[in-house]
Amino acid sequence: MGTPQPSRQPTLDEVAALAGVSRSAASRVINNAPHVSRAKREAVERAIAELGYVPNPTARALATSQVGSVVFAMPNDDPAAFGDPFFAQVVRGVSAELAKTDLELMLVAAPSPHGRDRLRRLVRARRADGVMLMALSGDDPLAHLPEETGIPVVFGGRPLHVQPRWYVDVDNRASARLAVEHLLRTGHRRIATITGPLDTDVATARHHGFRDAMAEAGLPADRVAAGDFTETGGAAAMTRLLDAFPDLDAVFAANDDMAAGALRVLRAHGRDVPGDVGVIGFDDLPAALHTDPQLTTIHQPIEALGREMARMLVALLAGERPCPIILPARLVERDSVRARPLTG
Amino acid sequence: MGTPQPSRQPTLDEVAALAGVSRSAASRVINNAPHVSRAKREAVERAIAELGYVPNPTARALATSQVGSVVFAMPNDDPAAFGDPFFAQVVRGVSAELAKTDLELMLVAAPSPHGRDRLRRLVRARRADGVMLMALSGDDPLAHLPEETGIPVVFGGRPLHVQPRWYVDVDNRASARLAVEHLLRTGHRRIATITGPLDTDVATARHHGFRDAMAEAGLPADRVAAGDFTETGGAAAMTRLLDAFPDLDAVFAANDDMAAGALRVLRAHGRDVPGDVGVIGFDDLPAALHTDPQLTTIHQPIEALGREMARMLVALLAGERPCPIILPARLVERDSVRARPLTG
DNA sequence: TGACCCCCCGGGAGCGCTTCCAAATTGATC
DNA sequence: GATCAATTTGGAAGCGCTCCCGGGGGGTCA
Repeated sequence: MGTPQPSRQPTLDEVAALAGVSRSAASRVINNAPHVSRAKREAVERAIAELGYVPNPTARALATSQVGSVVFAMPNDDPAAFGDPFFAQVVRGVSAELAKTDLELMLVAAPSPHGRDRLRRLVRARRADGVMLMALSGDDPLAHLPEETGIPVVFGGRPLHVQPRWYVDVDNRASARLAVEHLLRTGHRRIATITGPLDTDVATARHHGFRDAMAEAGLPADRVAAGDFTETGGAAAMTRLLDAFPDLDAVFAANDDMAAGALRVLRAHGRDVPGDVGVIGFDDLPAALHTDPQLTTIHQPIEALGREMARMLVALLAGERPCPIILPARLVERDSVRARPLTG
Repeated sequence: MGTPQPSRQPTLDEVAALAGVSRSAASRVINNAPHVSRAKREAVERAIAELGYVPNPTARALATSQVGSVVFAMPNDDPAAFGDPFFAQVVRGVSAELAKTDLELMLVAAPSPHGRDRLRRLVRARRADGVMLMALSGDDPLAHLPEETGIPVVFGGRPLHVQPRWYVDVDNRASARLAVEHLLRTGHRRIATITGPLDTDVATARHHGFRDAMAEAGLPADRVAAGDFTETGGAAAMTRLLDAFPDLDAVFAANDDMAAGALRVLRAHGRDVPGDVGVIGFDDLPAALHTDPQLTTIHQPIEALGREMARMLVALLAGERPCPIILPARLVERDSVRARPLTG
């Protein structure tokens, strides 16, 4: 509260003067550093309260060369990236974790080359102390941001060909395997998969998981169609699968959107889900509840992903050297897979 | 390009030294201020290129007391605010406009009291030069941010009881009227409305538009149920309407989500849309294409809203005194309204 | 009582930039 | 060729903070 400060905020000097101490002492109180007597500390605190003093972050940044904010970059090709519920959840986690610190969060969308330049400029000018970067596809040049700029960068997911020093990821391979194993366990044998774009790590990892499970079961893993993580792409891929492998009895889609597309096409072709064909997705976004039937899928800890990214970055800024984190995912059984009698 | 700067960025002094001019001159070149000879200007530019110099925004901020970034705040109660396609579009517009300047955009979610405090602290500490604030409901204390802090604030939509100095809004009243007039023109007479929460300006304005049109047509405007802008709320309201006014032949829902809810309930009650009942929504979000039948609705220029907010804030920061802006919306005819024969 | 240490304290030098101001230069004019 | 205005120039004072450092002041131990 205090009286409203019409234009000029009080400065540390004014606080010091009012408290009758040196500026250094006042500074120590604010940063609660040691070596200040109880009496002076209290005097300063009183002065701060009376003046309604708020430290000027800019001045502090100049003196410490730490700006006190971090950026979360969304290099999504999808122009609607901001509306993407996946990102929304990640950001929520990031935000929650950062709220515990006094770091400010800057969200920047860097979908276009132009946006990427903007991000790069931002980082070069050190307008942020650190960066969180989401899953880059293929040979995105942004993957080299850490070396280029020397700024701490935490990746969410891994770029395809670069092994970043610091990242948080979901165990896509093992989780995909989990999904396929569920299909196997429930008696499916002629299992197909709809992959994501294979120039991303997520998609290839999930595809590997599919192959792992099939190999272990001694089954062929050649019923494959590539999608692009969209509903439409999933539908198209499903159409091709149905065409090439009319006998399939289950499909593992590398994400929920594609699974939804597959569901649509299966119904259009008169295949009952889960009666004739079992379908399993990946992500467990809210949309998975709105398909008909409700989608059995792999639940990713998306918010936790964001939280861990933020936590890792904070650790990094504090000079620690955290380890990469691989988050587990789990199966969520709903209605698109049902146990079926074993047939040849 | 240039050689990679391992840790320390070059400073203005170094540029000046290399160019053989004073720091003041170098500064003038950078801010392309007048009073620099052609020769020196070029020398400085060469030095900048050679050193790969990037001005330090923090230092500049301290000297000018302008930090060079603005914040867009989303005081949405919906915890999934970030995923909201409406906000996504606004942000896209803001972002596009700001890309023309060298202002940085900070997105802050301020749904909780805690988040609001964070925003307030941010502003008090002058970590931003200006604020864009979206539609506040009821008596949100954030509505007084401008007076409290003296910082330039542009509103998107208007708070209910406060007339802000600077805002961009859609002409909700006139547009709602447009919607209802369309219903009238197509031969509907027993028209009901599902309003939004009436502690918001949007909702009351759209309700007024409904009443305007009905009054003009000499029809009663008493078929009213309040919703909350959600699909579920819309469905509940529709149920109540059907109960109280079984003879209704059309409904104007104050947004698309509620219209979707209404559609669902109407179908469940065996009413054909548009055959028995015409339904019209408001917003024209992407979801309006995914209802069955596709929704006739009012298209809001959402991205333009964001663009204009940003443009206005930029003008404000440049010391201009822009006028509030009211954006027009337009009717989009799809399949949920059909011309019907006039009956008593 | 003197030597030594540990705290507390304030002075002051930055951090990298903008900007005022007075001095120096230029050029045009009589 | 001298005078005056217009332009260009660099010195220096900040912006508000952090943090190093050296100077006391009080305690402890021989």
